[in-house]
Amino acid sequence: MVLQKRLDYGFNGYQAPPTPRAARSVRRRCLFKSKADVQQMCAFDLLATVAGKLLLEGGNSPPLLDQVSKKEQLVEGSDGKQEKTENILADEKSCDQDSYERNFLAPDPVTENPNAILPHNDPVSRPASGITTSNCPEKHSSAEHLANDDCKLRLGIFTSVVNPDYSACKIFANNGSDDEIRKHIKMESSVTPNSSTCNGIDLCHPVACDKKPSRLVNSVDDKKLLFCGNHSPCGPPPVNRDNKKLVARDDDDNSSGFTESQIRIKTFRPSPPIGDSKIRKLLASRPHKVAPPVKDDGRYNADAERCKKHISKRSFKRQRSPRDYPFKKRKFYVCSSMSDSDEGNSGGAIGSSPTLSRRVIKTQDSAAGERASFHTSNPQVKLKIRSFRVPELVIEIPETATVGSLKKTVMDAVNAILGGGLRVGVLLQGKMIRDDNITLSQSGISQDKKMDMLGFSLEPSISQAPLQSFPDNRPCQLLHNDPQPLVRYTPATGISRNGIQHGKLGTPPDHAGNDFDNFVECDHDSVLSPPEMSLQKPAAQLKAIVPVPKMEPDALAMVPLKKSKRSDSVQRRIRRPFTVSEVEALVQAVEKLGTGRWRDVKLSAFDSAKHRTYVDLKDKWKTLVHTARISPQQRRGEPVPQELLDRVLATHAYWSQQHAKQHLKSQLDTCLLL
DNA sequence: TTTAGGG
DNA sequence: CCCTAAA
Repeated sequence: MVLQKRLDYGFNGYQAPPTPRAARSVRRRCLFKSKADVQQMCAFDLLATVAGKLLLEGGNSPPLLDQVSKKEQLVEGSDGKQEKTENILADEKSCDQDSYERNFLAPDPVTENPNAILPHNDPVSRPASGITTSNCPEKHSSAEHLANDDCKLRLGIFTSVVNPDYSACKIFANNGSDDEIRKHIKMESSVTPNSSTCNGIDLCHPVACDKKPSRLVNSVDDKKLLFCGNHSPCGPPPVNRDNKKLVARDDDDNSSGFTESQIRIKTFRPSPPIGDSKIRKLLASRPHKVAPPVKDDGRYNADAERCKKHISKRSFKRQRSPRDYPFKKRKFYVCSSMSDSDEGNSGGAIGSSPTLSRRVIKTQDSAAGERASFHTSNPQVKLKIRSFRVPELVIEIPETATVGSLKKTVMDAVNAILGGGLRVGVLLQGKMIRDDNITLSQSGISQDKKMDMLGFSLEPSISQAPLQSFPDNRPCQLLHNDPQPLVRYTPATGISRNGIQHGKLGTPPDHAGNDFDNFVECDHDSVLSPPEMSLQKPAAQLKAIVPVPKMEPDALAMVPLKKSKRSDSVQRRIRRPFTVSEVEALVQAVEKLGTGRWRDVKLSAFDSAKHRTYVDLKDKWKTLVHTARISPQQRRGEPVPQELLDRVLATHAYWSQQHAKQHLKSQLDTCLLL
């Protein structure tokens, strides 16, 4: 059977040491109402693990355990809470009701009752991005506090506002025990004394990370919790609503018993079995939000809904084509800072909501003389990165495999990705900003300008020596000391383009797309940024190569499914309507050369028009023919002289006839030969 | 790379 | 215009 699924991985997860317990803890934050949900997410459990320690983020909060307990309670009574959640969602304009119905299976407990779980007002639980709070507390409104609180739950990047240059995050991958590979991801950040006292920092601290969780875990260990390895701003996994009616439970690795049907995600189209003995699983990367936003204004849900909607629309095939994940669309999700109202309508800009946590980081540029410039000519841009998305993965695993092995497999795949090379891309309004030399303001990123969509994306790194190349003094480093054979990694254009395609490619890159465009969800703080705040490109550089454990024929197999086709750089070309004169030239050329010779037409009539490709000409001709056939009232755009349209029809008819004749002739010839 | 088509 | 499958 084939199992396809998208996996989200909160970048913040990097700081989470992935002990199963931690994962569990995380899960508790993401509740799924249906068993199906849980089952689906099962594979992501490990991811959750990776992301683990989410709760740690709240480590400083004394009532953490209590919170957990409360959460559990919430879980049990989740049904009763759903309504509330829905109401909240209903307020979100951009929330697609339908998609909600279909996908919003797992009300976010936090959303449902934020207060019950997170101490919004608890100063101690301030944002991981303590920087934000600590540096300019007075700047934050209560709303921001909430956001900050949320931040602490998910933030994975800690950057000192004061010493941005220091910040660095590292991911340590340790080959764990048999069944579990534990990835210890730590975020290291140099912070100023003040910021170091922030929760986020503490949480990041290795010690904090390693110990608090267990404690936490113990308290909830035997509780049955809805598995949620994939709760993110993008919401629950794309599960079919029909499947949800169970109580999700993911006690442990032993909680197997998943049958094929159970595992299957309806949303995914079961593809022709690869082999009965194998389960093919596709892990998609969806922002894995370890800790749901604390916002109670419903925005979070709105985002989630959008994501869900997006996801739900996908049809999964055995091997999804890039089309399933149009990069263009996806990249919009990366991040969005536009107003809520705008958000919903921007082509799938479900990315983020301003209400979420903020990761404030500084750019190198602004690092120097920042304070001095503040309030003057060099306003700071504040933004946050909500999460990075993990590349899509395809995993094949025998049905007889244990859940534990499945988890391990997924974990391995994730680790492989994390250990791979990634670089960061910056997108503004969905477009990649490739020029690294222009200033933020030049690129349109400014504090006073409402950044509609500022996003970050992770894309295959060009660098083969990722760990060594941190040209930009990138704050994040991903380390993994578990080199594995490269297997079945199917890089897409992005990688291959960079010549970084290593390892055996066992499967076709069906995701020419950009699943690999893990991106960062970020939010731009529309509020004037405090002096200390600035923008920094959160970067995570990984090897471009994704080492995947080599597998025996029948062994677990995982395939990081796709990479970015053209990374994020793929910008849709600007629309350049044909002018009448161009149409004229086109018609003339086609009259002469005929249809089907677009290259010649191009060379003949548009040789100098660099932006007009033969495909464009072909498309234009197609539309011209269509236009000519419809009534003038139905036509749009710059009117094309009827005379030209007539010629188009005549020419089209003529050449169609010619082609038909040619075809007949060839057929005749064939017959004669036979 | 081109062509042909669907999206 | 984009994206692909085919050629």
